[in-house]
Amino acid sequence: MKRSLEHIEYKENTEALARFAKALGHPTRIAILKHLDKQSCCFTGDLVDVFPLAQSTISQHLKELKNAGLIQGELKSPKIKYCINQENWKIAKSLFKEFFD
Amino acid sequence: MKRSLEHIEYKENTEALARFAKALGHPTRIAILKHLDKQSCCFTGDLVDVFPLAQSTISQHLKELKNAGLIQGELKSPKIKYCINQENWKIAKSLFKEFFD
DNA sequence: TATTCTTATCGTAAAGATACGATTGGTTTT
DNA sequence: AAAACCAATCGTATCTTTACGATAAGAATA
Repeated sequence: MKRSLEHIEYKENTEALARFAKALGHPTRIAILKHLDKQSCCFTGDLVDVFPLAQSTISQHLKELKNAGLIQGELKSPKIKYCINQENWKIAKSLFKEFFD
Repeated sequence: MKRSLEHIEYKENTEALARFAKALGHPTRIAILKHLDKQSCCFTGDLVDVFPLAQSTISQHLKELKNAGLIQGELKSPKIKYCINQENWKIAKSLFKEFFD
């Protein structure tokens, strides 16, 4: 991608909202979050059983959701328990709500 | 991208929501929609003046928003007037609302 | 008819996203 | 200590996205 030399300045909420939206921009990640919301929490292995995708692919999607702040992982040896990050979830929720009026 | 041979089946709303989210997944497109919402409608040229991006780049973002169904264009010769697609906007709004509870 | 105005599209380049298998790293169990 | 288990990361291939300038297409104006 040929980038503009100058960094475009958006209003603060604009970039935050776009970041959340981008993380939600893949059906697998939406499905993971729905699953997480229903189960409250779950392990990576559970998702590998649910989706016809390689373990590494699931892991990659989880990483993106984590980077966006929408989920968080907690070591429950030998597994990792993933849950919704409630704090950021609220922020995302309010940003979308505000955006759509 | 090496694709799975099989097409993954998601629930209907999952794909629809991901499609909307993907369209919102860029700060410029969020900013365009905010501008469109405030102004009610606008022309391509207005946006070119507002953002430090090439005309062709703006046009490409508008195309994506149009493909996602979030906006619609109307020929007002010699310009094109873009507005929010209220019908689909409502659908997107309700999908996000339902998703976040 | 020629010119101008406005926007879409084409061609292209660089970066990012998505998928996989294989490997690694850290725990737990044997 | 060895084996087994779970998940992250690495390396790789391919497709998509984002950006630009240049060109084309359409209608209005001179």
